[in-house]
Amino acid sequence: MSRVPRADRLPLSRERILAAALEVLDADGLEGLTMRRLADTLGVGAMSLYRHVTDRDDLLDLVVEGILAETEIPASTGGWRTDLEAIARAARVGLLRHRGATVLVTTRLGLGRGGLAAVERTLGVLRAAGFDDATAVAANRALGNLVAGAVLYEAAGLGGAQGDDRARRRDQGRALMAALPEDEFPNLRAAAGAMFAVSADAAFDAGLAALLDGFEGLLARGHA
Amino acid sequence: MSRVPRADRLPLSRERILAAALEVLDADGLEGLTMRRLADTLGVGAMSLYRHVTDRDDLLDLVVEGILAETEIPASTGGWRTDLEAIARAARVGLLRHRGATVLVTTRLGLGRGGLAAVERTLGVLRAAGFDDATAVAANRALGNLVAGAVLYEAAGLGGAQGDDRARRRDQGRALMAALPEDEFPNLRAAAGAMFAVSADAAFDAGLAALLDGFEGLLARGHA
DNA sequence: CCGTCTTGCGTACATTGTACGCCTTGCGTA
DNA sequence: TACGCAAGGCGTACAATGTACGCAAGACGG
Repeated sequence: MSRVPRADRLPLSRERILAAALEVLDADGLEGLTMRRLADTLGVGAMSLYRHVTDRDDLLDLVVEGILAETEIPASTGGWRTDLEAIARAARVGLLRHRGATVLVTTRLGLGRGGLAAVERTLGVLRAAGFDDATAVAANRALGNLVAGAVLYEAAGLGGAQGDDRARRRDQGRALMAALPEDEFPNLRAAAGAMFAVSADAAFDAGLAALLDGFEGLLARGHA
Repeated sequence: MSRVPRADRLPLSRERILAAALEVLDADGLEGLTMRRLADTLGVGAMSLYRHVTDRDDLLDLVVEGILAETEIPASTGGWRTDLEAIARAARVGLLRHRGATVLVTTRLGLGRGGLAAVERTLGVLRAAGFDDATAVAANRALGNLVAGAVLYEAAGLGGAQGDDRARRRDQGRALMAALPEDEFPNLRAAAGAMFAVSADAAFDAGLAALLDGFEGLLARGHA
């Protein structure tokens, strides 16, 4: 059944591949995650990977599942609102741990166990709070979409691609902002300061709070 | 100065390239949009494209800008809330017109004029409604993130890749749902019906309404 | 000791983006 | 009218990538 590998080198496995993939991903971004590069990182031939992974696509699924597994959902604290806040924040932080993969995660959600666990928790909190199924589903989706959008935006905004682009894009953004015609984009110009001043955390929390306020109102008015 | 092309074939241009790119994109998805395929569609050699586009990346930027230009933002109707609703809905619908490009658009936002116009409008509505700059920025971001998340989710959910996958993924989703262990995912199981029953439009509108409710409360309480 | 199963791998190929340089075309100018 | 030239289309070529195929080496059961 279970073969024992040569003693001088521990055998390949999906786990080891996943770990190396995350490493490469964080270092070189999604485009840098090639089969050969990954194999090199593992000190292994490129084709060896295919014994444990059917496809590059399969590899990416593995990465997504790994990231989701890595982001743990906090336990309940009692209140539905604080629970949802905690879940959403944890999800955002967790997904931002591997910025190169945000596109993957937001694109391939809903397939494996990892995503389902978060949905299960969220639905559980909502239904326990008294939301009916339809509203709970909508609220869950809205929360997920908000997190997905935020994560994507933040990952891209700081330099979607690789390290160096980061500073470049930010400067580019500022310059572009300053170069906008005042008469055509007055509000952008006026709010530009606030735009760069607001921290990503604060902006996310504000949006999240507003959304939860909204659902709280629904519940209070019995429309849920 | 301006050369006249041969009469039998109108010359290449960014506009024509854009149109063809959208066509290919809608037909074959993002992965199907290769330089050669695009050139073929235009009845032209692959390298000819590079006279008008520096990169594939540049081409994708062109596509994004084209899609944004295509999605027109509705004019003001008077109320800030209905305005924001209209803008968000229009954005969602507009971006969903080319499902293969949702990843692009949500990833490359904030670069060109197209995205900025929507932000300008949104900020204008918010600031005119009495929101301070910081809150307006946060609200704009939340709205954008919600739209981005929804668009991505819907595009991926109906078959992120190409036509055939659509039915496959949906069936896969249902099957996966039914196969979930009852004791581990009770809420998912219970809400599964509602999950597939709720239309994407309704779900989006519900989330949007809740978010706007939240900001309305902020404004009413003077916290904006 | 021998088949056999597992797993790593070398080679090879199709597909992609794109650098380079040629060639045609039609204009402006002399 | 003739010339030269710039713009724009294109053929060839190459590097990088995903991956099919089949071989080889080791470990295990008999």
